[in-house]
Amino acid sequence: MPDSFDLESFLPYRLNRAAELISLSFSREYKQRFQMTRPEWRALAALGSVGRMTATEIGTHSNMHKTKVSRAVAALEERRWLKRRENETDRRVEHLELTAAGLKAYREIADLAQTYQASLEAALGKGAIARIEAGLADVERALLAGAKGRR
Amino acid sequence: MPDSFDLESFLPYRLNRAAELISLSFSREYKQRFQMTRPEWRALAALGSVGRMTATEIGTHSNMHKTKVSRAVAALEERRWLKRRENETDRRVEHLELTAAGLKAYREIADLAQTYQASLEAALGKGAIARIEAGLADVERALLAGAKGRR
DNA sequence: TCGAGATGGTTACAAGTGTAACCGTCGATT
DNA sequence: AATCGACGGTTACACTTGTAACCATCTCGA
Repeated sequence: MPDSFDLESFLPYRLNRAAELISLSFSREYKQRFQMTRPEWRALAALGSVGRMTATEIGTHSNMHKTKVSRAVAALEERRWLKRRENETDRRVEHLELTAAGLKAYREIADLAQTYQASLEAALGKGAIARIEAGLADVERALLAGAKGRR
Repeated sequence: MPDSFDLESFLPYRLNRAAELISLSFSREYKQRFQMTRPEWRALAALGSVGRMTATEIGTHSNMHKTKVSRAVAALEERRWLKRRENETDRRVEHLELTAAGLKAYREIADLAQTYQASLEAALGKGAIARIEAGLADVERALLAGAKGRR
């Protein structure tokens, strides 16, 4: 049964495997320490680095489904790491921003993330990560370009 | 608020985003056409390319959790795309193999996958995918090496 | 000014997932 | 042969997720 197809060199599979592995590896670093889910961490990261944002903006920025954002924001609010501020001119919109406690948490985890990435860089050699990210950007560009016609 | 941390260049995030995007893009190709979930497709791919395997082997080969494998196998069996054969010497083990129908389905989807990858190669230029996969392999190697100590 | 449709955001529901506990079998030790 | 731990595989449970429906508000054109 000679089959030239090999899962091992199929890009969607390879990307997923690597992503799962690295996700697991990094989430171990903060899941227990901060009791936070990945969507929450992403929302926190977006708010921490960009500043005040709306839920929709968080969604596009960190590319999460709006229900995920909604739940992550609710969780962060519950923890008093962010507060909502209403928009004067459009009452559908809510501006979100981190509280002092939220900002503090953000800084700690961002630190963790930088250390993590630095250790990866040390292991892989300088520039390797940049090359990978460039490759990923190419893939994303190709996918999004191809999707236009299909929508 | 000067923060040098940027989610956009954080590898776990970048990998996940790319993986989600490509997964979505390819799964559209078969989810509707074959009514199959990703774990089922992975198990099918493993069985189709390797031949007879046990559930545990499928798990390591396509690196899926054993409950995922168990459910995927049950689904494929339900659809009569695979059958179980008992091991003479060890009755815990079940050898799994595709039926004629299963093999046929496998060939069709493998075909789809190859076409998909070819179109990516066409869009990105020859060799780009190989470079990315090499980079991913480096990352995985680094992660697994680092994990040894931590286990 | 009054709709019709678009948009920001939330939520009910169904499906997929991992953890942990479980069953049956095997192998080694006694 | 009896026992104990390891192993292959399944399942109950809780939790996460996306889909679709929903509410409230806004916008634009008749």
